[in-house]
Amino acid sequence: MNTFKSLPTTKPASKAEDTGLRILDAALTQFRQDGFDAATMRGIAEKAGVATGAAYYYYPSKDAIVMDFYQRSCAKMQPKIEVALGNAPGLEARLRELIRVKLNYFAPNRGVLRALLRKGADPTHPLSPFSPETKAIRDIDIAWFRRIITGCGIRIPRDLEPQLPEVLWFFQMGVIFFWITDESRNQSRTDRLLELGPKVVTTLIRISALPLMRPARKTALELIELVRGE
Amino acid sequence: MNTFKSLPTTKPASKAEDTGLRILDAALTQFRQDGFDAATMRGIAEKAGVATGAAYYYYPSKDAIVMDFYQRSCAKMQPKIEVALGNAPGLEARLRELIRVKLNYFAPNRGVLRALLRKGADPTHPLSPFSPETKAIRDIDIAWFRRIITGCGIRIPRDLEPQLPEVLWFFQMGVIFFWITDESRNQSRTDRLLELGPKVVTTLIRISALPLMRPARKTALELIELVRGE
DNA sequence: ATATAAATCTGAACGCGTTCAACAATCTCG
DNA sequence: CGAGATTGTTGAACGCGTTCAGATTTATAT
Repeated sequence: MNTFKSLPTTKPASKAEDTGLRILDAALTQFRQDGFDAATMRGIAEKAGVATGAAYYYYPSKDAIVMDFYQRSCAKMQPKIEVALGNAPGLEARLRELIRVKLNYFAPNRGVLRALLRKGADPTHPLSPFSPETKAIRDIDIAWFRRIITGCGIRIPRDLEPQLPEVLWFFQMGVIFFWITDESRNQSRTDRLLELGPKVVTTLIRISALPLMRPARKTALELIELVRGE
Repeated sequence: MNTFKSLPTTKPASKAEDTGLRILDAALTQFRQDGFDAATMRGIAEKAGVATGAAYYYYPSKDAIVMDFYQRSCAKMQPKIEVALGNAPGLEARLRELIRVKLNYFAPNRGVLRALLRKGADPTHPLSPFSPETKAIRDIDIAWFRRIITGCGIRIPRDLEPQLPEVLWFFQMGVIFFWITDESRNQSRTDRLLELGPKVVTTLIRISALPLMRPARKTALELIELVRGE
């Protein structure tokens, strides 16, 4: 039928690969349109032009589609983060820009991300940002925060330094959480949070470095280590 | 059949009321035994000796059963909290005891609570501790924290005082969250968290009251007000 | 006691995510 | 080329939470 069938436009994608992408694409379209819950696997499969069961050959579950989206997103975000950090001086600005890049990137799929973080409460759930399944992504994320604090203008206490990247990652998670549930016009409240949050975090780090604060910092560190795991 | 049918043992519970309680009881038993997800409405109804649909005459959904359990628990916990607070001197101890009462009370139903807080990520969800549906319970909870800070040994900054109860409530939520996902033996990590957490919180409040900290506190307060909602 | 209304209960049915035996297409290698 | 293995695809079926039209029991009023 198609005389151009052997003309590779971008990639000589195999038929199977193509089917998988069509399913992913159909799913994301449906998620955006109807929301995660209202979208059905039958509908997604139909839109992708396959039988219901076929979707399960490519994705073990409906959740797994969201997971795949999340992984691909993180990969594609790396260069954007690189750029954003280059233009930002100091810890506060870097923190803000790092998070802003993510929110901007996810913006068209806020609903999809909501579905993902809905399960986030349960670290047992594979989709949770705390689950073993998401560890690879989490580690990449945390590495960015480690990079942010090295060579920023602020003196980081020695004992705090190893814990700080994960703490900042946790803060970032909080902001994302706030964002996906922010129903204010244009998510203006999130804008404000991006102003205030990094400022407060930076100030807290500064305060924690004060000699007077040493005992309090030690106790807080114990708490952080406890929550992080043994 | 039953010659004692008009002999009220505890309460002259109407037949309907009795059926409702039987369903609740059957459900909680199943939840504890198989977990929330594995327990089925059909199984619960059967165990309660009614048809599947009957459960839906008393509870609009499976989640609603957990909600009812949560509400009843909170009501029954009030006197226990009263007692616990009476024996605890100072903010730190009171904070610790208040939370400990709740964990102790919920201990046999940790799995049920897990099911409840699993949905907590989504403030849209009725079962979320942040949802409008749970506001009544939340307000009662927060009132306890308001009581805790009045007349405790610590000077609370004027501007912080109105926000503090909700902040402490949030801290409590964090501890509960930690607890339901704590898989250490006898939840020993939670024990440690109960040691450290209230100590850190109390220290932070003390620090925030320092004259030097006024500007930082003001910024942090802005953040708190933003997150609390407008 | 009887008729009418209200409360309580039933079980089949619906749509969902998911599974699976069977089938078709494609690839592998003699 | 062609037989066997591998990969991809189908659609019916399962168990789930939930719904609902109707049956049954209980309360109320005459």
